[in-house]
Amino acid sequence: MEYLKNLNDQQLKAVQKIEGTVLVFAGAGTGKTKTLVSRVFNLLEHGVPPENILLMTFTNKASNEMLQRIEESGYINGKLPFVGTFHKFGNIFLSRNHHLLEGRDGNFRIIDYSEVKSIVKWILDEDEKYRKNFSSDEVIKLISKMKNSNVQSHEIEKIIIPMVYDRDIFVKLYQRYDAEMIERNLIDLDDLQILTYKILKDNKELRDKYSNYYKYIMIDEFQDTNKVQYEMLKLLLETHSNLFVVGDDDQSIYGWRGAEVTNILNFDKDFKDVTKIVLNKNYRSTKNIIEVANTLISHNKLRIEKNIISARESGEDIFHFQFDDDIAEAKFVAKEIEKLIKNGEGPEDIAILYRMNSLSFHVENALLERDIKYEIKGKKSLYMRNEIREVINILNLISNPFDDLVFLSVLKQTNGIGEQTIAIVNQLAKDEMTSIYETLKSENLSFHFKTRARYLKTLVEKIELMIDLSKNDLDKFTEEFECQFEIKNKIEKYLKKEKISKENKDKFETKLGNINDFYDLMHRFFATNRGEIRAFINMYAINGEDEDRIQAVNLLTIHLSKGLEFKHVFILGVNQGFLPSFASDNEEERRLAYVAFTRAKDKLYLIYSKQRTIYGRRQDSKPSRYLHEAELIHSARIEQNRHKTAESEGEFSVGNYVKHNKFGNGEVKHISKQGREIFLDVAFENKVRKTLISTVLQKVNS
DNA sequence: TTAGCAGTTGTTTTT
DNA sequence: CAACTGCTAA
Ligand SMILES: Nc1ncnc2c1ncn2[C@@H]1O[C@H](COP(=O)(O)OP(=O)(O)OP(=O)(O)O)[C@@H](O)[C@H]1O
Repeated sequence: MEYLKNLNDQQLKAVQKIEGTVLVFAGAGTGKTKTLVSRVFNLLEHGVPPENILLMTFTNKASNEMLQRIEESGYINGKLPFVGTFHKFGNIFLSRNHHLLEGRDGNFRIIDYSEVKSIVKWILDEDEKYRKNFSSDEVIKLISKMKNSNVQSHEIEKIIIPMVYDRDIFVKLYQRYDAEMIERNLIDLDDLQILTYKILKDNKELRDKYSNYYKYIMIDEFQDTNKVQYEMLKLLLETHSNLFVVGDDDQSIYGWRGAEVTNILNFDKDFKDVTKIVLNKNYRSTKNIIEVANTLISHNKLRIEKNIISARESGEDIFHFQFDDDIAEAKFVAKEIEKLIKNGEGPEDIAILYRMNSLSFHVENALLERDIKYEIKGKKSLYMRNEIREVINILNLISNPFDDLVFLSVLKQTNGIGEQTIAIVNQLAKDEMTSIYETLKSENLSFHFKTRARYLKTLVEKIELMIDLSKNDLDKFTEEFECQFEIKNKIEKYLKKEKISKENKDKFETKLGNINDFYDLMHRFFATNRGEIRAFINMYAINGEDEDRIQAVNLLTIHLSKGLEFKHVFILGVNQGFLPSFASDNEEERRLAYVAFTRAKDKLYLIYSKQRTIYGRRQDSKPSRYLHEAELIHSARIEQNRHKTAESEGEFSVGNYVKHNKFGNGEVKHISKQGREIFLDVAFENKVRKTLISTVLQKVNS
């Protein structure tokens, strides 16, 4: 059998074990994914019906790739296995079964981050108390954390949040949020998992049906599964217990969104009769790359030691260099890539990795300058930009004027309508127990709104005009859309004004360009597909733009690079504060660097600089501690602390009392300086300890 | 009642 | 840099 030929003994052993529980535990590039796919082939070869196989991947991209390989294997003639993310599984499951939840019926709509945010903001505005204690981002983060840890809003005793926050108020917010989601029949990304779990848990018959159907369950990147996924998995295993998972604790990089590495570390104890297979031969990278990666990751304490050995030649040395600033960095990278391509390398074999999306900026310019094609993976796509959201909000409203959430967003962005008017509209609709659209149509507007009635009336008329047009003449739709709502026109008018700064001019010109691009897409879509508006929105909202098979240099974050491999890998911003990030200098950051290093097959470039821009300001920046730890640079005294510490700095000294408007009073324990900013390590009276920038703190006398 | 300006603040990663 | 807050003229 072809698929068994290129496997080593250990891989073969894993592939050929058909029944029971298997854990493939192995470091980067040792062939875990390859083993997983081969095992699917082996199951099919042994006559397992494809539809009885459930294969969970971490990203949609990974699942598409695997599915393609399975389809091309020749074992498939009818049904396919389920290959996808837990989210996709949840989406399909809920489409069939969400009516089993109390208060849910009909078709739900999945909302993205920006809509979650506007719901949370509406809720926060309901009560002064809410607004004083939480920002919308905090609430979103905490609710997401709860949902990923499998804590629902009615399980009050299980809701545990950091001490800084008022727990009682948070419980109320979480419950309000859930109520709102049910009321509007909306589902957020976390709901796709937790609600699936809840339904399976509460409905024995359904659970039996599913767990009987999926005879073989497999999971890739098991180190990054969270609590809900783990519990859901156990429910699905009730009938057959044929489980095959692969993972690497050293590559667990999603702890911040609830992934629990203990799922893989305690796997042998938590499941019975586990066959554990360890792979340690790396087929991907040269010896030099693996040596550096191994040296770095050995600094982590919370890990299981693996000794990975490269099956390849020593290869080229690791390139590392400190440039003057991020622009010099970018220029070098672009020049080097141009050289590689001239020497016959494919641009798609080259990747530029970074910790933060904002780091791609200068490299993009440098690549553009040299006319090198590149592709940014997962960048805030066109449709997430504010000016495009405005267009999409209106499109959404035209496609369904009864959706109040969308209506409120459109009201908010409409000239002439503001806070007061929106509050009244919202209240009126609530009183009438009907949608905003119907309220605005049936009520005597001039009675309630005086001068603002006119604005509301024209908005409704415009929407209705466009609804009509969308049914009759999609060819003219885009043109008429701009005529009615003047999204472009507003910006053009602004640009014609006398006194605008250069920055603003640039900013608004990009906005204009974005809108033009989007109108183009819209027009082309409506010209070719005589489809509905909804189809257009879904295409961009859910799938994003097609980003496949272009011959271009890859630009992506380290998080997105997990599971991928490239011949040449450039890592940008290998500086203290960037990798590791300012916000967290922990073992997960080191794992992130390990993942980045081990993506490279042939050559690894570590790029760092003396100065970097952040929030539009230039700052001095030191080389990353990981360069020392990987023994790439050696200095007489390795600086253990990431900041220079001092007894006093500016107006602050160690022992001072300071006040923060959220955390309260506390004592300064350490002072450090980075660039021009002063950071204070403060022990607050409520037992929270934090390092904060001095500008948010006030000195108090004690 | 709203738009627009000026001033402040926070540091990240995503299905 | 971008998101948010508070103030003021119209
Ligand atoms: N037995 C083998 N012989 C030759 N090449 C192999 C073998 N096993 C795997 N490879 C190759 O090694 C590379 C890495 O394999 P794979 O992506 O499956 O590793 P992985 O363990 O999933 O890596 P990671 O954890 O970094 O995602 C691939 O290019 C694969 O084709």
